[in-house]
Amino acid sequence: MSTAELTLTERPGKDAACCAPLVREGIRPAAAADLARTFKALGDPARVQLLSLVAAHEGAEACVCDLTEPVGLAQPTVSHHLKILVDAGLLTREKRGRWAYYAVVPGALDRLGALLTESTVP
Amino acid sequence: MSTAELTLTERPGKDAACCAPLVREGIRPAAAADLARTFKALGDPARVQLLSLVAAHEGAEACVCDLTEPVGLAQPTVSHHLKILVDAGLLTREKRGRWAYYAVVPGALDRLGALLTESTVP
DNA sequence: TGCATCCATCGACCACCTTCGATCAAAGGG
DNA sequence: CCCTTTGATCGAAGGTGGTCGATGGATGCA
Repeated sequence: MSTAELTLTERPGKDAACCAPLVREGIRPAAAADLARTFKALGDPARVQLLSLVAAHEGAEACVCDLTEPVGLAQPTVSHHLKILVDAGLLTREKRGRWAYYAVVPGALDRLGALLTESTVP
Repeated sequence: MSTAELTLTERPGKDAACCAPLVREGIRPAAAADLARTFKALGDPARVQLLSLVAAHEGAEACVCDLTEPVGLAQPTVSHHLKILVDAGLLTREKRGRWAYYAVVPGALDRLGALLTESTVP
C-alpha cells in the first residue's frame, strides 16, 4: 500500500464543502483508520524527535549515523523508527553509497496539519 | 498536570522565528514527548472516530450513549477512549444530570494543526 | 583481496494497550 | 423507597509495540 493518502474529502452525495475534514457527520471508519495510522506513527517521542532532527538537518536530510547519538537509542532501534516513519509517508529513504539518507516528504506535515486546522469554524 | 500545553517556541538565545515548530534544530526531548503524547491519543481508529462524532454531533457535544452504537464498541471501551482524549486535552467532560457530555476543546485541534503546518517553508 | 563501515533484519524480552464482562456509584422516575 | 438508567472502574485475556544484542548483506577503502 502507499501509506494511506488520507482521502477524507471523497463523499458521494450529501453536503459539499462545509467546515472541515474531521468535523463531519462521523467520518467513515476506513478514513478514521487511515488517519489513526498516521497519528500512531507520530505517537512516539523518539519518532517525533527523529522527524524534527531530519527536517532541521543540513540539506533537510540525514543518515542513521547522524541520528543515533542525538536520540540516545541503539542503531537497530533508530532504523526501526525510521522505517515506521517511511511507511507512514512522512519520510523518504534514499540509499547513496554506503549511507541511507532520510528526508521529510515535502507536503506531508502540511497536509496532516490541514486536516486538523479549520475544524472549528461555524 | 494540565495536558502538556505544547510549548515548543520557547528557546533562549539562538535564532528567532524561522520556519516552524517541528522544524528546528532538534526539538527538546521533553517537548517531543509532549507532542507524542497528544499524537498517541489520536493514534487509534476508535478515538479518531469518537472525536469526529463528538465534533459533528448536534450542539458539538455528545454523551456516551450517543457514541457507543456508532463506533461499535462496548460502553466501558468507549468510556476508556474518551478518558484518554480528555487527558490529552482534546475533549472536555461535563456531567449534567445522569449524562456525561463530551465536547471538543475549542482551539485544541487548530493548535495541533499549526504545529504541523508551515513546516516546510524555505 | 581483505577489512572496516553503514544499516537492515532477526529473535527475544518486557511493557503497554485494547477489549470485554462484571460490578458499583450516582441520579432520576414511578 | 425501590427500580431503572447512565457511565466509570476493576480485573482478565490477548495482542501490539519498543528496545536491544547478534547477525548478515552491501559498499568503499587500502
